[in-house]
Amino acid sequence: MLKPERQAYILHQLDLHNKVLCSTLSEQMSVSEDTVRRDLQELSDEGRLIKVHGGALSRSFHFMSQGAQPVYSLAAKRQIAQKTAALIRSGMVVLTTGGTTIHELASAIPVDLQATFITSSIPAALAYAHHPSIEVILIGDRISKPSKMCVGGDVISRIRDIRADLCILGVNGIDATMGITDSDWEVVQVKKAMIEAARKTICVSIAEKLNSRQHFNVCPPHRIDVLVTEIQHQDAVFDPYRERGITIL
Amino acid sequence: MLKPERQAYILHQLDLHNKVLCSTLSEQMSVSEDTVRRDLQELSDEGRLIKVHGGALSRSFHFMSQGAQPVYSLAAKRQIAQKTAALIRSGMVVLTTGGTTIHELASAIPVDLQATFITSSIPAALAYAHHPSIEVILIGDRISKPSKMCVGGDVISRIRDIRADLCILGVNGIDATMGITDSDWEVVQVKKAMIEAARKTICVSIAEKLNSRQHFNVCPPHRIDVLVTEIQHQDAVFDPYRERGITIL
DNA sequence: TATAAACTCGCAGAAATCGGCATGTAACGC
DNA sequence: GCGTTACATGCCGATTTCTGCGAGTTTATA
Repeated sequence: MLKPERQAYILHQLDLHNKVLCSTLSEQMSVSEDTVRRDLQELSDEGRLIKVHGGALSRSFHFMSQGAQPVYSLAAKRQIAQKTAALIRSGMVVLTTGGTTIHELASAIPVDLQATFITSSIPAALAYAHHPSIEVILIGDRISKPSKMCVGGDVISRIRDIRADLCILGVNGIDATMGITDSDWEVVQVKKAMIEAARKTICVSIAEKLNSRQHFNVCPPHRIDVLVTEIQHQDAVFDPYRERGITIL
Repeated sequence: MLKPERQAYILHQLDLHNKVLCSTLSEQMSVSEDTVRRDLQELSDEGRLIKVHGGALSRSFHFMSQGAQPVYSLAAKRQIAQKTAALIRSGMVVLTTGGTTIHELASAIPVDLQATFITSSIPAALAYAHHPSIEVILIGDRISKPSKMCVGGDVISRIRDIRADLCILGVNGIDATMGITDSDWEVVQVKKAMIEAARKTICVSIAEKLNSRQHFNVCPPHRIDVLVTEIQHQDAVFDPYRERGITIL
């Protein structure tokens, strides 16, 4: 059996069964398992199937399983959460946005810490509410459905009445020239108000989002006090940020 | 069965049933429970499900409601939700509390209905936010952790500024003499304010809660306009309620 | 508080994978 | 024809991954 013939056969089997095993294919086509593996590897590189330990799965099948996508780069976000949690002291009043990184932060807060967390993000509020000792205040208003967050003039004016110690921002885009940017106008308004209302602004982001820009500007780089990512703070990518006075963790 | 295949299967089962057991999965997939546990652990690390003693829960499910237990007497609550949804007209402004019955109500609202729902319960707000066309307003304040609801003076004073068409109350206890009663002082304050702010009060409850009392009084029976339960409205248990001018559905 | 079920941890065998190497085959230019 | 080159294939040893098992511990629940 020739190589293209084999690969066609493999794809055909995958169409039929959604799954193939190295061992079976090797037997059916009378070639060594190494050859089958190489074929699968090639097809996988071309993106025509998903190679897994022991065989391969069809792409369509794999998409089915991805109904609810997993939290993206969860491990990185846990690291960020650890570093960020260390900055929070008992008695502080903390303003925070939402986002999956923030969600991890809620679990990373030491159980004996007593602090007040204020947010307008519903998932974030729920996450903080699991903590035994921290007080959670949700700033309510109209709900922006995609972001599951309260937005509107009422949120803004209430935030303006607050003098918080920290503002912890999950960001969409961050860049040494533009600073923080985001894609949703109403969310931007809330984030701006939060930054204004806090003594110190901490920005949490996975490294992948560094040096990316969205449509709307939230704040210039000099308004950011601390930037927390999952990578080592000595890394050279941070140089332009450091030059603008941002502390890297 | 290959590992990713198993994990896809698990997630699929979770989508279907919101809950899976190690033992069941082990049998269905013909692998040891240890293997199932390892799969669940991995998926849990990726944040794709919530692992619990004996099995796992779907993330979405866990997010909305608090516990592992399937919603108590779900079928009854669905019926109640259907009856209640029929009372809501397009354009109405509706004040609602939280609770699992209310959660079902959110799914029972016709997709083309346009209305404004105002609540201080976080799970309720999230549930309503799934609806495509209704506007959701969450009244924020300090979060009462057990009830996942915002409570406090701020909530009360904001509710007083509202003139709603309906107030839909999920209740803890209801009784023809005392009216509605509840066990949490702060929640009671919010419910009282909601009743005052609405033209009409609808009370939803499973029949099991009829004729039960809690510690604090929310409102006397004559302030209730409609009582919705899962049983036939002709039933004799309702006689004392009808005598006090309550419409039974 | 007692008891069964579920869990954790480490281990070991089996299977799969990886990287390198040797052989075989076909095409190509001289 | 002959040597060269490129590619395909199979094989081998080292390594990794997967899985089930057993012992000891924790958890749920009556």
